[in-house]
Amino acid sequence: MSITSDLIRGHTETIIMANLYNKDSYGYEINKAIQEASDGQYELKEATLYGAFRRLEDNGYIVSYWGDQTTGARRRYYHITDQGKIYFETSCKEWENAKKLIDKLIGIGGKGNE
Amino acid sequence: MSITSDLIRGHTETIIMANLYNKDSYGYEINKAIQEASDGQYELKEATLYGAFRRLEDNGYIVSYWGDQTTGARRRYYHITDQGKIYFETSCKEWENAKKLIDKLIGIGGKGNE
DNA sequence: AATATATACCTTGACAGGCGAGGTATCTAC
DNA sequence: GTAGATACCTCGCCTGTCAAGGTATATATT
Repeated sequence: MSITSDLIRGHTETIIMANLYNKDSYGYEINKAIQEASDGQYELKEATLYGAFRRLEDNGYIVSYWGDQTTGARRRYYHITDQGKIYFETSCKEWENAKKLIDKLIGIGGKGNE
Repeated sequence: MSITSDLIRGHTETIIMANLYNKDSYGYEINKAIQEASDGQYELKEATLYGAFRRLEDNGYIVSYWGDQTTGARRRYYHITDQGKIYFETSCKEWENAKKLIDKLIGIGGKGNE
């Protein structure tokens, strides 16, 4: 875990939504996917993850249902709504914008541009 | 103000440090510089700004002194320390790393890469 | 039979950063 | 005399994160 969560804060929901865009998934699986994609650099803490699900569902961006596992632990699956897709796409644009802005603001007086 | 502060959270200190890297400055001036650089998209709230100064000074990354204005409102100037320069440079590297990671995580299942 | 590990979910309480709202003081322009 | 710009500061709330705790099922080990 080498990324401080303050740098990811604000992207948690977007990252989750990315995992739900093309297929339904569940908490444990999403978190594993994030860990793998980041080569172990980052993982969501469970309390953070489930808190985010709660917010996303309250806002109508996802809906949930119980999987019909006949064996193993039960899974709560999440499905992205149309509103959720729009929210994700908007978030992506905001990220592109924020990225440029932060780059610029950090470059303001940075090393070697006196 | 079109950038939500959650996307900037975690970068506040780095942005301030960028403004202090090459010259001493003071709160009001730094905030104006940020507003201009972002074309009005972003500004630090005063409570946020002064809170960050406090943390940075407590951690030894900056030192402060009163300017000797003979006219106008008094200014508290901040000066970056050697430790502060290292902190800034480290933060920049972390940002480069986080940027790549977030790009990857948001791209996981995003639109059109089934 | 007991223990450990992996899967899978959930909640509570504390903490830290950001911010709204309030305050003080100086100077300029109308 | 009062409005606006400059310039600083603080209190208390809100929100997202996290450590720590809990529940339950299945498999592998001892």
